[in-house]
Amino acid sequence: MSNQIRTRMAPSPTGEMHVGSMATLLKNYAYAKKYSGQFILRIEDTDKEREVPGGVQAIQEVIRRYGLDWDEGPGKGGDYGPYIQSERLAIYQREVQQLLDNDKAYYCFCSKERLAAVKEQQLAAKVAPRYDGHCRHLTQDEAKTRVEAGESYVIRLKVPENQEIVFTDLLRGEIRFHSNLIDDQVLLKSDGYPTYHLAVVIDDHLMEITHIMRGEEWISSTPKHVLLYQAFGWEVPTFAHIPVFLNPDGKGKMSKRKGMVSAISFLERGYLPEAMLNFFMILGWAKSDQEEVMSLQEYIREFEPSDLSSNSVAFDLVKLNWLNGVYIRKLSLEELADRIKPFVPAAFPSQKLMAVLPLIQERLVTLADFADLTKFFYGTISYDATVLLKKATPELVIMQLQQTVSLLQAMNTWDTATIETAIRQLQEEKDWHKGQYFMMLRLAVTGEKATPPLFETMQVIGKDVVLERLQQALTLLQKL
RNA sequence: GGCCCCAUCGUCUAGCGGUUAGGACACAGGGUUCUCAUCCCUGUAACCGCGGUUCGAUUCCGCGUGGGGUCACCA
Repeated sequence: MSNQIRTRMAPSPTGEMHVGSMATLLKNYAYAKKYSGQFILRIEDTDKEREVPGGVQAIQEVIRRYGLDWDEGPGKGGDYGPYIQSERLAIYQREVQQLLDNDKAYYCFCSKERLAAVKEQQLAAKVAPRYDGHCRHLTQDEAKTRVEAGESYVIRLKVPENQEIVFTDLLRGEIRFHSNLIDDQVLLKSDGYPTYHLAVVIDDHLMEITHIMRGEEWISSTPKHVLLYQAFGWEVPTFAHIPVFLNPDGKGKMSKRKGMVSAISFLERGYLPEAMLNFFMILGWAKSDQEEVMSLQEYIREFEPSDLSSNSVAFDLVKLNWLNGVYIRKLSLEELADRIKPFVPAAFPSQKLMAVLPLIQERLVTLADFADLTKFFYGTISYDATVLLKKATPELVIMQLQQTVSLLQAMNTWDTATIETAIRQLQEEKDWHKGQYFMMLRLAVTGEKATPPLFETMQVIGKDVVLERLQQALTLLQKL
């Protein structure tokens, strides 16, 4: 149990899980799996103001819907629980007392108003805004008296002066910060809850996390965490800060303002979870043979955090679309039918589903394209009759339609091969222009100029409806 | 603005001192074909700049420039 790789993902239930979080989660998951370690899910719900109802459940659900899972965490248990921070308050209180006793932290009684005023002054003086250390030198006794008198307080980290803080990042090597630039971070809030910085260090240590893979946006808080590990006298784990996703245009961190960023929303828009995961894999990392389409198993086998690229990457939706198409085409008809169910309109005649699917499978970019690609298989169609006259006179088209109607009416069997043979024969006999005739039929039968192959489509639509629509075309033309 | 990170085709990357700088997506052209899509072939396209180090820099170092992150009793 001691030399095992243990990774974790620690989301907050403050809203929908971001795709960036899911991508980070995948890396933590894969790394633990690769070395037969454990991947832990921990809920960081220390901000009770921002917490959304159902948030904890939603996190678990979206992870599962992406086909991933955790070894320890909510609903699973484990030897290091509880895995929800709000249930660990006593632990933080206990540990922070250690810091206080060892003069590594101090009580701070400054009001929010005073803090705001200080910050304002600093900004005006063009100085980096940070806590001015007002309460830093209060004696233990003094602090105790004020606490006992019921004064509101927070506990701050006593950041050492003139010290260089160095830590190693798996992707970037050594990163150094100077302690004089680091704020005396609040560790325990006035409501008794820990801040992220306190809780994350205590929990990662107590849960024996060996590798912390998290977003790059955490680099600047890492020195605070290192200071905390040192203050506690704990071993510092290995860090790997994963580059953030940029907007598809490559400008700025991917944000809600520029489109949907929640992990669940991509599934709801018809992206396959395996395509999403594959996309996360190849953003910022490449397999040794450069192959981009790969399974989770292959990824787990090959992934190595130190091979991750250290620059931010654009969330290229065009490439995602390509990958999603690749995965849709890989699906068996049965699987596709199952997956596409939520996207099938209520009006769609379900008995036709299995016949329609092979005709649209290679045309689907997302599962949500189903409705658009299949609307002419049922219901009524409408189009401008003049499109039927492309490259032909009204007389010719009317004749073509009439003869096609007679031909089809006389058919005893209605299968693709029979329809195709008969229509091709007619076209050749009459020496009609192939492109013109077939396109005209396609429009008359579907109302669309881009459809699956004509004969298969006619077969699925059914003889009665096809004849009806050819008649409708004739009627329209005669009215012109 | 301070601090930190980053820098190869439009995008994601391979490269780890000597290469015709490779691949994928996208794009363009062609083939297959009843349209679209799929599939196949071909092509356009990159080492941010300037100094060093070196016999030799895309590769190592410095500076500049550009991009990104972060500066809460939020995570």
